[in-house]
Amino acid sequence: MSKRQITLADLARHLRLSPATVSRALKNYPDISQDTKNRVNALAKEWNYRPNSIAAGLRKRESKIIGVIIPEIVDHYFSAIIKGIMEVVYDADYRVMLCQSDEAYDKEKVDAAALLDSRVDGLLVSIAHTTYKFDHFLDFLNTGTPVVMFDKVTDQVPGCSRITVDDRAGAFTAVQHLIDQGYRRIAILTGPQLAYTALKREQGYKDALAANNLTFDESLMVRCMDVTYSEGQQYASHLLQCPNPPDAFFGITDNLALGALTACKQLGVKVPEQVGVAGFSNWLVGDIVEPSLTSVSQPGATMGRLAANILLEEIKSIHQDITPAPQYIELKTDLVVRKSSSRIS
Amino acid sequence: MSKRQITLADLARHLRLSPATVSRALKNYPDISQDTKNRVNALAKEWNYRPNSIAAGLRKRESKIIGVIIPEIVDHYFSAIIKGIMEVVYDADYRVMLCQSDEAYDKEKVDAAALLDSRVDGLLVSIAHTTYKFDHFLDFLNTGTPVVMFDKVTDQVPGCSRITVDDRAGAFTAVQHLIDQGYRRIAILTGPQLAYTALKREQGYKDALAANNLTFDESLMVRCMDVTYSEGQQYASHLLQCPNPPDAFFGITDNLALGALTACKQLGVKVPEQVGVAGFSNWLVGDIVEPSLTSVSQPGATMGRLAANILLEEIKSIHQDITPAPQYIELKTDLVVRKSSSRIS
DNA sequence: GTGATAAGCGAAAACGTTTTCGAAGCGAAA
DNA sequence: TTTCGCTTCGAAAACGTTTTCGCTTATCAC
Repeated sequence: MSKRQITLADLARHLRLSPATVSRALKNYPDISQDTKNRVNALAKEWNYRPNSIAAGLRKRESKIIGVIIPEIVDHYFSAIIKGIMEVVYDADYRVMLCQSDEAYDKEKVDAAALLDSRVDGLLVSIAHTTYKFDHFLDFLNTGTPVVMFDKVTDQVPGCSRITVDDRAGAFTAVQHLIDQGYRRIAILTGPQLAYTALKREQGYKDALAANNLTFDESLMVRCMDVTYSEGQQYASHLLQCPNPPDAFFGITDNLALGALTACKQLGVKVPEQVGVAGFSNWLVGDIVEPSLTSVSQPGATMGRLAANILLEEIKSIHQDITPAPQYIELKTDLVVRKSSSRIS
Repeated sequence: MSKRQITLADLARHLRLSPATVSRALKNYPDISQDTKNRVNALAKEWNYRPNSIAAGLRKRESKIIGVIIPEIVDHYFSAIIKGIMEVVYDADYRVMLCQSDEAYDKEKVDAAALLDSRVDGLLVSIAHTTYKFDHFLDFLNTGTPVVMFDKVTDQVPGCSRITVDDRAGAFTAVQHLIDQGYRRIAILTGPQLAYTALKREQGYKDALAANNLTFDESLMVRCMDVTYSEGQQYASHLLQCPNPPDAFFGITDNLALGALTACKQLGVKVPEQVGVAGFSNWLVGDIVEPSLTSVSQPGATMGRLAANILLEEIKSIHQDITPAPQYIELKTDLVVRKSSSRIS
């Protein structure tokens, strides 16, 4: 049933030309007569010739594919990044091969190997938070395949560009905003210690406290292992019922902040009057929930576009046999102030 | 800089074997001695040999890639579907090449062509709502590449499997539920007329009314062109301030239903006491919002897994030179009842 | 000693391009 | 006439696998 596709040789035979000439005619090479080009193009169109990019890829030693590995696809932020990536990558006539690590090191490793075997021309990756070794990325660089990391990055892979969001500054402004609104005992709902972004947001939190001469209270910092909505709810609820409860919550994720928000509502604590809440990510949800959630917005699509552009640049460099200098870029965040933290009008 | 990867020939040379033998040893063919296999595997591991799947693909005339085209990736439902697809596809040792049509026919067409040129072994597609011609899918079938459509499908492509959600039944049960809860003037916030799913959900709405001897009131049906949250809010707000306002809203999308929910809150209308609200999709948000939103849940990941499994089956069939019989599957939805419609305890 | 069988391996073609090198033809300059 | 240069094209080698076919050699039955 699988009828063979038309090949260059088929066209060549029928036109009494060589495959080489047909190839060059289709690619509009200068040393083919216009007449021949016309004949070739006409027949190619009539027979609906489609070039086999696998064969071309083998010969040219490039696949025109870039690999993308992300921890989780069902996520507003990551899918926005992917969208950004696809925008620029497709304009440059590359395709995207997508993998999802599920935050698991092992999966990430086999995905990377599979992409390498597919001879992708470059890799865009946001690393899983369980990843502790990075050899699988070195394999790319060793074979001249550039790697650009975005969002969840590491400095353990020398020579590889990184593009992140300034998590520390984002957290800082959010907490500073809470302080400006008069909140003083600000709790932080954070994530597992090995998550890079979690640590940076914690740092922003601590820096903001220090900048305002507030002492860091260990008991106001709780680590949520899965960073889920219900975790946020439980821990916030617990904190609120302690003897010396916090008067604000900073969730390093909107999930956690939203959990804190409902915990407040369930306990009859008024937001923002008694307790303020701020999150991180600026989901669509933040605008819908009541009271609406103050949150740090991260530029997902922008990050995706930027990462893709850098990768394409690096691919181009390598084609010209020059090793690209790695770029380290930090994107600014925006604090979107909404009701959950607006005590002062 | 781009150091060449190790090839079969490299291994063969060093082991004084032929590439053929090395290939067979690595693939564990029976007519290679165990001793040779051991030597080959040892060297392959030592030299970190990685098979070039482009070359293999060319020779075997298969890419081990399946193409996926969706209208929009930044969407909870679609990204869940993709996740489901990737689960089964990667277990079967295929990769996923992802495209996004942006709901545009032209983009869909070039994406399809690009995937065909990449010689994907199969195509999974959810068609854009502006697509009115389907020749670009016929190109796949004509070359023996199976196509499976999911969610947004068409019957204009003969021989291609379809897997959808029973939108009509889903809407029916949601509206029936509202009626059971005592609501009588049920408004529907629906989408553009050319959206297939919108029409089917409208039908479910009408059927439910008819089944309960309620007359369909044209004025209670509003078409939202972009199906956004704010559209839902505006139209619901407008309806509520009409002389004979509805006592319930059925949004064919959670976005619209959530908009209706806030419209009610803004106007001081009590939900669910005075007005009931139900949506469609069962986002995570529905559980967080206050009151929580009753919604029809669509099995995104299940649909993805199913579509992928069917496609893989069809690929297998074609390998055995038998044309697979197209399958038409409709998945059931689940009504998740929450507070926004629970008037009767 | 002959023939059959099987185990283990290699030669070479094939997959469909692209690219290097050069050749043929032709007109023009010398 | 030779030489040079230009245009236009072809032969053939790559790219790295897989697969077909067949060749050894050894073993075994007769």
